[in-house]
Amino acid sequence: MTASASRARAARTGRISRAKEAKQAAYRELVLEAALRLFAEHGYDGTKMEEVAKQAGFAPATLYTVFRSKESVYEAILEQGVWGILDASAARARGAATAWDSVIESVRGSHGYLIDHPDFLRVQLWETGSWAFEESAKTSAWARAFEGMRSLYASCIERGSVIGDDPVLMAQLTLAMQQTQLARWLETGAKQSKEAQTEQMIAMLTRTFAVSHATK
Amino acid sequence: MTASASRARAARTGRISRAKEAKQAAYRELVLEAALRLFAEHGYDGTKMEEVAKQAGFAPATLYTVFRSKESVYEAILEQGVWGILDASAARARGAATAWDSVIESVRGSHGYLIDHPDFLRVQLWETGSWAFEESAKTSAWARAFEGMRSLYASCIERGSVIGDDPVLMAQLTLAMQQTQLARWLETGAKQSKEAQTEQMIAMLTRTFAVSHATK
Amino acid sequence: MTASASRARAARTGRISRAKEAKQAAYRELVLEAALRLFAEHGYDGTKMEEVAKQAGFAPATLYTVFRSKESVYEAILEQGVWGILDASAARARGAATAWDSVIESVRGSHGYLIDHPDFLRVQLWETGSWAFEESAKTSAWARAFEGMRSLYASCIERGSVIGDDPVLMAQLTLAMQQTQLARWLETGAKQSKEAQTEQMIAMLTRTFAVSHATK
Amino acid sequence: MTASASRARAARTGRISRAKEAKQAAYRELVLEAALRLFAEHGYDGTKMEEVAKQAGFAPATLYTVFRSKESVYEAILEQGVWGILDASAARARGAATAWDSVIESVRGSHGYLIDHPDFLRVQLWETGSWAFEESAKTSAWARAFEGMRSLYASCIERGSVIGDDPVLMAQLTLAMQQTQLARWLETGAKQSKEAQTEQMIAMLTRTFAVSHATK
DNA sequence: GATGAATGAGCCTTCATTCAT
DNA sequence: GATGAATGAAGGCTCATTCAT
Repeated sequence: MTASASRARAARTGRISRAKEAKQAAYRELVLEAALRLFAEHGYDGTKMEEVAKQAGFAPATLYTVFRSKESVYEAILEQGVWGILDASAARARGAATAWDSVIESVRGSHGYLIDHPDFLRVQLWETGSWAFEESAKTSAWARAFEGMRSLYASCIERGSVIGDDPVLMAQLTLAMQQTQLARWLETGAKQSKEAQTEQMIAMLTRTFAVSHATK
Repeated sequence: MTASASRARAARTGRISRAKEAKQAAYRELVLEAALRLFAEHGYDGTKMEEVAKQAGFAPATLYTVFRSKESVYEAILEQGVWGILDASAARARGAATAWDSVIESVRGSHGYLIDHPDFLRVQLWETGSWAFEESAKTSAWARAFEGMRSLYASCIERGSVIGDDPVLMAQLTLAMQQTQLARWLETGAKQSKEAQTEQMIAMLTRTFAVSHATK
Repeated sequence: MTASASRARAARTGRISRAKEAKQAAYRELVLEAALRLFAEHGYDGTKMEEVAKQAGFAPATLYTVFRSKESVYEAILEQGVWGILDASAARARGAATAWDSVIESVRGSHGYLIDHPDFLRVQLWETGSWAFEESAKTSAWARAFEGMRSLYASCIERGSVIGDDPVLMAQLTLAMQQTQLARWLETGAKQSKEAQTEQMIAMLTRTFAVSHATK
Repeated sequence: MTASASRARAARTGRISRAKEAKQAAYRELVLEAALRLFAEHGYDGTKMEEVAKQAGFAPATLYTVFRSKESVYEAILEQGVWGILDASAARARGAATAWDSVIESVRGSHGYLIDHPDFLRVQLWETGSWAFEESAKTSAWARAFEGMRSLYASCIERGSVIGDDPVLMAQLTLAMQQTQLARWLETGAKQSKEAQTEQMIAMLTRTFAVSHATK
């Protein structure tokens, strides 16, 4: 085989491979969309793979060419949501002056994300129990979300701007409070405005954790 | 048959009946114990009746002589825990001077109960998702627990002693914060003392909801 | 051991044994009564041994001291009914002048028995299917009932007083027609008198099988 | 997409759909065949779905892709047989001059069908008991078969061409006599010819019910 | 001897997952 | 590569039958 032929084939393979990956990604997206909706509505055990496939527009077997298992679909959904939250948080927190401001802005970001993605919120609500105990694949995605919040709170603790000394707990509480408030928001028909929701959350969080409400 | 013989038999029957009931109760207890452990560890769908039976020391069929179905076992566990919480809360809240004090004391009570029954806490953690959406039989037992908290908060709102205007949300948030803090407590090895745990919770709750921390 | 002691013991044993047998018989009777009612109402598979025991006034285990199995209870019921029919038939047929008259009188007898024992009739109705094929214990009792009828019809055939040449079939048809007519009788509220019922049956049977209706 | 492509796809889809339906129908057929055999031999309760699946050449789950439940398989069998009988009866009865002739021809038709489908006959024999009492789903298919016979006999009664006044009873008797005769026919090895069988049945029926055997 | 509590074997049905096409 | 038909492995629950009392 000549070098040029080899190169050509590599390119072709590369192209094919890239096309393939693009398709796979598109498929994954369709599956995740359907699965998010269904997991939100019926929970993990209440969701059937056949239904996921159908709603995604595939045959079950096709679904299994892009996802290894039911759990891996679920994991991917968690992953996706977590990244969404992290991105939204990071975007807002970028210009924050203090550590506490970073927390506030992060929560603003994540709150906004969850309001915009109520199905993901609902999936989270089914999941709450797994937070602390289960080491299953289902929950591994959460580690990263916590880590961001945790390190932010750790800074706050260092600077003495918050009450409390366990950054992990504070991060978990923050998420729990967010989820609860948003769950209630859904429950009451999602009528309150996104901004009002968010500011109410921030106010509560400030009362709960910030050292002084008057001064930063 | 003489009167005395009749009386003797009645007494015997009474004793037998009481003995039978006692045994049934003991069996229920054994089943609930095993089921609580397993539901705590694996959740509702992840728990197998055969395993519950085995861990309770029975054959599957025996279990079905004291419980009608898997769901009824689960309901009984929820019921038991809810009553435990309500009792503990009521006991502490009895002498409370103000509505807000009642909230505080109720939380002291329920916090204590959950610390003493970590498996029930874990069951609750699996269940969280159902709060907002499902009105299934599984969660019906929760209605009572919420109602107590809710009406307490409603009183607080009337009296202007708390920030916020949705007693349902406040009750939910209180539960969520409790569960989260206790989950973290379990996660870190349950080392902190019961009292320290509880007072930390109370302090946080006060910051989050009470109108003024200096004055009542 | 002396001869007299031996004799005494034998007598005692005999007495005990007879008493025991009497009790056993009484127990059997109670069980059969309950079982007949239940088998009549729910059929074989739909009847639960626990229910039979309860309605008989025993514990399940006691029932199993007088009957080996569910099937043996069922068999006994069939046996009992079959003997009842045979006795009633034989009593009537005793003075019959001709073979055909014997048939008629037999049917009069069995018809009367079935009318007087509608539960046994209903058990038979559940059973019809087993007539021809199953060699299970459940059906063995029927052999005798058929045999009586069969031999009667065989005589009729010999004497040329009936149409047809298969005495077994004629016996089976006779039973089937009886059961059907009586089932309808039950279905319509058992209002028609026993005599009218019986005579209607006899008339039909005569039309169906007898060579000449005018002469014997 | 061009019009021709669209058309082509529609055609293909149509073909595929038809192929799928054909396969489903074929599967149903295989299941019914196996189930008929097993129900005939062991009755409803004595037949295991796993065995039905195995004898049909499927895994249990496959069977449940074509039938909803055990009962629905049974119902389908009854339905199938009842329709077979009705068709066969109707085909023969079409040109009948009188009501009684219609009865005769109907019986000729159903007799022929049952002779050709002895397993269905045996299923019927298990079912007999349900005639009189149960209005369960299992027996609902029978209503149609009875109704045909009943209305035929009602006409005969109106016209005074039969002895008796209860068309329901007459229909039931007719079925019982048919089943009995055919059961005997099976019992004796199914040796007699179909025609002889049928004519013997007709002759008997005529003797049993027709007003005058000489004149119509 | 009578009991009734206890059981194990089994049945119907479901669903995540995988070949044959 | 996509399919969807096919499946095996469970899982909840029942009931005829039997020991321990």
